[in-house]
Amino acid sequence: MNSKSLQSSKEWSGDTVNKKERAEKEFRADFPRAILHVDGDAFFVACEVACNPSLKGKPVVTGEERRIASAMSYEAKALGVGRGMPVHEIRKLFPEVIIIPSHYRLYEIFSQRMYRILRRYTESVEWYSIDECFADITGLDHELGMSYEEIAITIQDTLHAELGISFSMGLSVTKVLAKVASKWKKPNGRTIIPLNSIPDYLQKTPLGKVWGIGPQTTRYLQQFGIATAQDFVDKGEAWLSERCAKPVLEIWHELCGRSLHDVHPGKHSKHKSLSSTETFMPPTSDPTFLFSELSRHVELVTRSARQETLAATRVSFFLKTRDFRYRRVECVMPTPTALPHIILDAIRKSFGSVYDPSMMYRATGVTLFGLVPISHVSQDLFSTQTETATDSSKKLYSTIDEILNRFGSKTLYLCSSLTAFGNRKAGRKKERNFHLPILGKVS
DNA sequence: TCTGGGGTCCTAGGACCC
DNA sequence: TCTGGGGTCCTAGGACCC
Repeated sequence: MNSKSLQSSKEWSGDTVNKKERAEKEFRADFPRAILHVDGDAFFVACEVACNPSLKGKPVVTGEERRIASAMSYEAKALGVGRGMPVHEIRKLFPEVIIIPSHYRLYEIFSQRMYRILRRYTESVEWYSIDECFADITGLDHELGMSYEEIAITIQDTLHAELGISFSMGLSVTKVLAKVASKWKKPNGRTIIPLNSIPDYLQKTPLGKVWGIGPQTTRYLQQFGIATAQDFVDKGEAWLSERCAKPVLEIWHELCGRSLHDVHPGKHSKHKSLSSTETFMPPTSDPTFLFSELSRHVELVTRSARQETLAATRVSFFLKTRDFRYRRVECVMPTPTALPHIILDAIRKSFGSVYDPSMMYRATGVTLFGLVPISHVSQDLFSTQTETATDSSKKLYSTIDEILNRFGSKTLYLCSSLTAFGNRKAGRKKERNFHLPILGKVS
């Protein structure tokens, strides 16, 4: 008999401790912390199906507008459709698959509702992505008079009932283990990993499936015979700290059941950067076209910034060569801005320093960073004029934003974006087909 | 797998300073 | 002549995630 069961039998012999209370106590000892991970099942497609039940049970893929699969239903997955698979390939291999464009605004609405439901149970909900979150429910069992499992079931059922889409749940003692748990059984699964069951799961988890361990680290550690998450744990801290960086070591602690990563509640924190990039075919060295692409990215990304009431203090842009090399330049803005023509002026000045006419380019992109809330942007305090050029630009762009919101993002664009937004020369860019309900197929 | 797009965090190493 | 030592700030790029 080990010391733990000895202690239990002592308790059992006492009159004051009944069986139920003791069971509860032992259960909590297995949950020094109780962290829930909630993960939407084929979320984008599930939202589409919830709005259009005729899609239910069918192989459905979203991402038509990007020409690659962004999400697929389990029926499509079963056929062999994978993430990132080109749409033309799916059409060729699986003609029965229904391919639809993504509707991010719709997914955003479902996401907000999902977070609202979670917050009914605890304020300690961390935004992780549009369809994934963490919740720290430590102690909630006591408060609600339910076991942790009962709480997980209740939340899962509520999400399903109110949103019409299913979620998989993982409950464990750390965030990394909660992620392992939620992936264990999908869709609509629920997996609970208390402290003493960790090895059972880690033995069956390939290291590369652990959150934060990517292909590089997996390949590196495989050399040492590490195949499963349990092999990784068994190597010990000293061995790993000599060979791996801090993030990997933190994962090790989390897999051991020691929680290092807190659940950070509150709203989804503001963006640290915003970017827009796109690859085009075939590669080109045409500076007019390249600048036009950059101009379009600036328009898109500044619009996102304005929607989030953010302004950039720094901007970077890149040209990506045919052989996947980046030429990147950073521009520091004199004052934080979300106005495209100001950023475009800065890019125009640096364009020559990255552009090499002898190179062929395949992609461009623009990133805004050093973002600050727009309300903090100084209002031209030292200006003597009552209305500055910046003020009138702001008015202009708030009007433009209204038009774009009402009539669609392709209604208006800067003249410098014309080549990119408007009449693309044939062959410059793959032509897109639009399926419009009334007009049918439109090129 | 002939490699899409939007993010975050970490780290090595250079620049600069005393 | 083997070129002090240490701190901070910044950037490019790697790795990872959905």
